[in-house]
Amino acid sequence: MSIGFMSTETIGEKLRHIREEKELPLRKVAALLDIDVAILSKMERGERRITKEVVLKLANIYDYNADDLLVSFLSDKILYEIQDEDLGIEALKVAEEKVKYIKANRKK
Amino acid sequence: MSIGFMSTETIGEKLRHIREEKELPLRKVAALLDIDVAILSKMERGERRITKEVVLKLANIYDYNADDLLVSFLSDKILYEIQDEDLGIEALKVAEEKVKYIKANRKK
DNA sequence: TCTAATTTTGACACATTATGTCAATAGGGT
DNA sequence: ACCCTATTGACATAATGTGTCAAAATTAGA
Repeated sequence: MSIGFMSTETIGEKLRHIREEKELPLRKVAALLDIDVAILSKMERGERRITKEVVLKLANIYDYNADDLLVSFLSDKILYEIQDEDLGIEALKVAEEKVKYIKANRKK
Repeated sequence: MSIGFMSTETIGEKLRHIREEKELPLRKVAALLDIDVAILSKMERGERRITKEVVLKLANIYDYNADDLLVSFLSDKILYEIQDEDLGIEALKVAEEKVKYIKANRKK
């Protein structure tokens, strides 16, 4: 595995990998985001929550596919809700049904 | 639809329907749960968060399938994270992959 | 309608958690 | 040693969640 990242990495790990690929120091990225270096460091290591806004800004800064990052971001949040739950998979499937139902009936 | 509940109802709505079927007043159920009536009322209407513990206790009180309630409870939490997100479905699928990966590698 | 039971609403104090800022510390490379 | 980078922890403050209570609204029954 030289290029590409594991699918099980967190959004934080993913963002760190991308930043390292670009060889950008936290200092510079944090400045572009207008946040403290400490916060960005903690976000990459999962110690602080990442917001959707930061994810989108980083997609711009890194010139990286925004949808890809957003999916990683959202799936992380989902995973957090069902971690260690035996019924996690079942809950995911029910949630998917609900989303589809809502989407199908939204336009009415 | 006379018997059975819609799959898109929230856990709160589901719990209310079950309670109404049993013709139990909030007052009695709240007493069994040892919580304030106001809180239970708000939980059923989605104004206050329901905890896993309350869900399990209610499964006992109502003699209702606990797994069914838990799945409804968890899928609600998942849905909350991806509501209004265009990439919700995609995120759900990625989350499912991650869960399966984690499960498969947990025993090592 | 009147009454009682049930439910809802809102306000409040309190606890818990999240967030931003900063400085000290640690680590790597030259 | 130095410099650059990253991490850690402490702190104050903000935001959010929780329990309690009483008043208001709703419902059901006589």
